[in-house]
Amino acid sequence: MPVRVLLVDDEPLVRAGLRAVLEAQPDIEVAGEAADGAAVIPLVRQLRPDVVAMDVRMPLLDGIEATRALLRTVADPPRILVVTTFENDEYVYEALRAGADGFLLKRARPAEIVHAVRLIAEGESLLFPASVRQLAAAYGDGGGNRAARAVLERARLTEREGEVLRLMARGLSNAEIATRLVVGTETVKSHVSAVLAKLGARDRTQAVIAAYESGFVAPG
Amino acid sequence: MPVRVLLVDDEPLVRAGLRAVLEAQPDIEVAGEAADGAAVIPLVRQLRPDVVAMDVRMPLLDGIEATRALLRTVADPPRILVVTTFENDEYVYEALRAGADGFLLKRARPAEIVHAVRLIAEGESLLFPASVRQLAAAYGDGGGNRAARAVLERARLTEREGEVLRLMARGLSNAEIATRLVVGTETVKSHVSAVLAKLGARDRTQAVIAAYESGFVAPG
DNA sequence: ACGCGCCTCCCCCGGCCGGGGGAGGCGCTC
DNA sequence: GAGCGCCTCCCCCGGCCGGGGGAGGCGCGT
Repeated sequence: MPVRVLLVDDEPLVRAGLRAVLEAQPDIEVAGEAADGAAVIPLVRQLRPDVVAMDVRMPLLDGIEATRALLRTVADPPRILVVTTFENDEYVYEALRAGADGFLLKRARPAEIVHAVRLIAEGESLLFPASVRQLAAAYGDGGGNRAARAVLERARLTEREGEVLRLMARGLSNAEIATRLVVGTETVKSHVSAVLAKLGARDRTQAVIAAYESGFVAPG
Repeated sequence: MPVRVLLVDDEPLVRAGLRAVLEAQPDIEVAGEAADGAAVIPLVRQLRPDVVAMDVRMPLLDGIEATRALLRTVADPPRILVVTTFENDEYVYEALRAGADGFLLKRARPAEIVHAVRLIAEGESLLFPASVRQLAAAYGDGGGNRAARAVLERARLTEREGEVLRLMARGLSNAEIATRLVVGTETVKSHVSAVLAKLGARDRTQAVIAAYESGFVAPG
């Protein structure tokens, strides 16, 4: 049985592009389309798609609100893949916090888009797609600080949050980080929470994975 | 103030080697030596070293028991760096579980040894030293399965445990792993515990770090 | 037939974690 | 001086996590 996808985007061009890319796959099927968030819920009830590919910025009801509404009101809701134009879109993080399962850049290559839909359908989270690493690689002057700084800026991490993430990626607990930075554990918790939110990570393990995958920290 | 180190090894040659390497550093000082685990506790009380570099296999009282005894009986105990000959030494994992802060191979390069002592003294854990990655690199036929398998064998992870570690490294929770593998969460917890023990990791975050650092999983 | 390793599942429990919500101080800019 | 971002700290709380200890089944090799 194929993966059934509902496309939600206010631009017909984008919908057509996604449809063309996805329907070229034998195991993926476009179940329907919607032009704004308000139309999503009834359509989901009617079509029962496996995955909703949803734009963030839309009229009437944006992707964040639509995600929240979906998860709140629909029983056994579909998986939600958030689609965005800008990799720096703060709305994306909000959407992920609202319960979306992954995000995808519109300028991603077709193979990446297909891959993303399959992964999401399988129940994977897709918080750190290839595009993030590409950003780091674009600064690839032998690795080093520039890539890390770029990722840091990309996620809008503050300096302190970057420090905390680095220590998380060394395996330290909140208490140990607090000792190291000579602050209270509550302070560390605040920073950790901010890092999790900005990276779209659910817990510190996912944050550390993001740190490695983005090149913010490197093995070796 | 320099880092003060107590050397514990039954072989005088090893002690001499460690002493030579460490005393070449201006910020490291060898506070004393012991030839077996039984002599450690009184010496620690007397000398109050910052770090104990302790062999695992020793007569009278081995490194594991000596570590346990130290942490149980001495107030404000020193940090413990376990020294071993074989990277496959199961005793090492026992020592780490007993509370040691890191391990080091005797055949490590001097710079690595010095580095290890400094890190331990700073309060870092050192569970996955460079030697582990070197093992992976030794199989460096473009990365891939052989290195991962080598690390897996090195840590004596079973196939199932390797699977679980891979899923942990993708950010899945125990419940999610259970769903994926179609087993109960208790089963997953058992595997996770085994992985943590074998890697000498304290929590899943450290296990994931180990997975990246060893090349068991790779970014990208 | 027995031991052994592995996979599976169970109970109890303490603790760290992460969410929510709030608040004060500091330096900067407008 | 008012706003704003950042860092700092606080409380409450539910939940996942990890430790300890145990147990049964299965295949394998001796």
